[in-house]
Amino acid sequence: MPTVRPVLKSAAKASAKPARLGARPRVAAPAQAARMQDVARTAGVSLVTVSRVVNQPEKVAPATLQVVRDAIRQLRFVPNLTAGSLASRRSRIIAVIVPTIANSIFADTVEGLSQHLEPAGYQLLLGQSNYDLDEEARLVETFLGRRVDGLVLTGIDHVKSLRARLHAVAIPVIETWDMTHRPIDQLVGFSNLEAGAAAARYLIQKGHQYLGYIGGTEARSARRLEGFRLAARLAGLPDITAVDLTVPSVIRDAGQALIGLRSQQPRLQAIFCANDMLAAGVLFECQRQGWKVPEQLAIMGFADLPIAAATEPALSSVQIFSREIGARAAQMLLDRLNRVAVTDDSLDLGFKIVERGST
Amino acid sequence: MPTVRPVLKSAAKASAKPARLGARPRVAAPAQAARMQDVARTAGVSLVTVSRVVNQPEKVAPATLQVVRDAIRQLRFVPNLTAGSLASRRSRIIAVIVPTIANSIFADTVEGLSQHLEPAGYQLLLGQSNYDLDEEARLVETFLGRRVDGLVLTGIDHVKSLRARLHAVAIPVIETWDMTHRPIDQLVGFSNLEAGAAAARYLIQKGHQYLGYIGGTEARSARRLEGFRLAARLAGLPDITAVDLTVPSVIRDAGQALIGLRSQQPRLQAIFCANDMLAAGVLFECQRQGWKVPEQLAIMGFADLPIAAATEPALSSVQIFSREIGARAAQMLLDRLNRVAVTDDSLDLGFKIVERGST
DNA sequence: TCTAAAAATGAAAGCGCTTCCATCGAATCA
DNA sequence: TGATTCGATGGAAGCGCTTTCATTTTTAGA
Repeated sequence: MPTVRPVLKSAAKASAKPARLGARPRVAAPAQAARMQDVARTAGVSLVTVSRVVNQPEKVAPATLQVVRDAIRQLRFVPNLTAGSLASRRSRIIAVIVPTIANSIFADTVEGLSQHLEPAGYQLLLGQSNYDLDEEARLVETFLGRRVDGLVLTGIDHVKSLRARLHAVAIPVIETWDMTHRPIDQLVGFSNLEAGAAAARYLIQKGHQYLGYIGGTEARSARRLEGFRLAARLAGLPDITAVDLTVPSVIRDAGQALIGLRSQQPRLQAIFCANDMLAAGVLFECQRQGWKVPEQLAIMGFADLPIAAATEPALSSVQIFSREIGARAAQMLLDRLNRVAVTDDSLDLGFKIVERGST
Repeated sequence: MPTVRPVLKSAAKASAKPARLGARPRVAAPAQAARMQDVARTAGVSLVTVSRVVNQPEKVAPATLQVVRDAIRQLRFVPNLTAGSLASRRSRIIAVIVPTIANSIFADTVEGLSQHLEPAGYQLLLGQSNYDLDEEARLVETFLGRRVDGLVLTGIDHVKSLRARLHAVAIPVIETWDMTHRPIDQLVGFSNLEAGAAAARYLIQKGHQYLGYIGGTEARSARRLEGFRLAARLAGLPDITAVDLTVPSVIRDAGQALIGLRSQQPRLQAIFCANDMLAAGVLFECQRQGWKVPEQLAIMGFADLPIAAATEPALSSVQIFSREIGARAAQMLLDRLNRVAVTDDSLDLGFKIVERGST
């Protein structure tokens, strides 16, 4: 039995069913939305022509275009993108998975993505893994069920099966925020290992010997520590004293960590923090303790967040390009989706040591 | 002509078409994903039964369940949610529009939303309005095209037509981050006006008479200033000196603003900032200028971000419940979508004055 | 003016699911 | 024991679009 459908927006359906319990009549009668077929009838053309007006207007005669657009306006027609996705097998949705959105460094990347994807007609489906690789894998499955056109991941560490899984579905995948010689597909980021090493070399060149590190246990932070440690070892310095904070770490944790670090290594001269918030926390603790920065303790942050330039003394930091990562990832995706020839699998945006008063 | 479709995942299609220019063969052959029909055939049941196994397993006999689930695993079947959405007219997608995601206060709300929506099987489509109401309206249209099941908006100020538009489509809409007696649909937030007034009353009670304000021009910030000003006037104090920063404001702007404020009103005793980042910026500027806080200048922030408790002296602030806003908005949406009886249109989560060393 | 090519339009067949309704055998009831 | 109900399953009809491919109308070419 074909569905009896009123010519358009009739109240027939709405009145046929009594209001269901719990569903408050808080809104106007749910008038049926106009479909392409309705527009076609009103404009006196076929459904296909309406579809063309929406998607490839250049293929429609100017006069027809006018008539159809009037009908669209008159009926307040909004194309059903779900139906379009099903028919075309392109969802125009990009999924992005970040450890957490409540951390401005990843938020900047998401903002960069969004700002470049939206104008191109793509929407962002957002997932949070809470720094959990299994959760990440679960999110990927869900997003694949939505048949997303592309996927942006944070980091290069994933559950083992993910690589094969993503190769099988053959959608563009961009990993971000780190470097590897063997990306799943494409990559845009910087080397956390090198960044950590550069921070160490900078502090060593400043004359410091007893170095400390405060950071989270998550993979990228750990890789920075690895680089930091490596460079110190190469320079023949005593081993790094490090404190691991559980993610997500907040600024308050840094004060405690500093105290712990000093008790482990009383000769501590300089501290490298996994991000500027932690560095600021260390700075504030020094102010409380009356330790002079940088004379008694040099502090170096990471990410070059706005706060780094604002404190007194301002925080030296390793500048990275969080928003740019998102912007370039978006561009890579669009290139792939538009079948533009791909030149590079990996894009290293690098980092920059920013020297300020705290070192 | 019916589409010739290989029984399953055959390479027939993949090999039929030559690789298209620009589409690098960077991934394995795009094997066709298994459909419900494929699973049904493998399991020896009908398509409907597979659908039931996926969506309402309790309606399927245990033995059948087992067979079908084996087939699903064997074929690596991932249900196409786009097709499901079209057929069921429920997308299981919730759209959220924030001014910007690169601002931890909204990011917390998004995180709260995500954490409650994901376990319930809903995904988050994220949009950024850049503090622009027209952009917001445009995003709403796009999201309606996706037939989202619900919508979360930031703020209570929208383009004029939005209210009617949303009533017409009859989906649950939650406005957040402010209060009004006339929400579009439902509301969860706090009164920015009251929060501003409370901050003023607190500072006045502390004995300050010459009050200043530093904040953005956006609606909610403006409403806090309005309340701040109102309470000062009621107390018979001299008018508030205010500096409007353009959004998005960063911490560095605060230092400049402070200097400007002091030159306008040399007797300035206390400053209320639109958020804790700005307050921290003011504090750092005071440190640079050698002004004692709170003796020479009291500083009050807003939002009670982690940084407020960390600085030296720590920043007094107005605590709000950003993540909770997201969590409650999610709960409201789920209640509506599950047709649970709705008790309240508006939820006022309030705020709390947090007294610390800076005042 | 006639023909070939190009532009504009339409008919039909799905995309991969869910929903409604019908069917059938087994369990329940009087 | 026959009538009734219930649980389990399947058939068929869409959901609202896009994509071929065929047809008609224009335009260009000679």
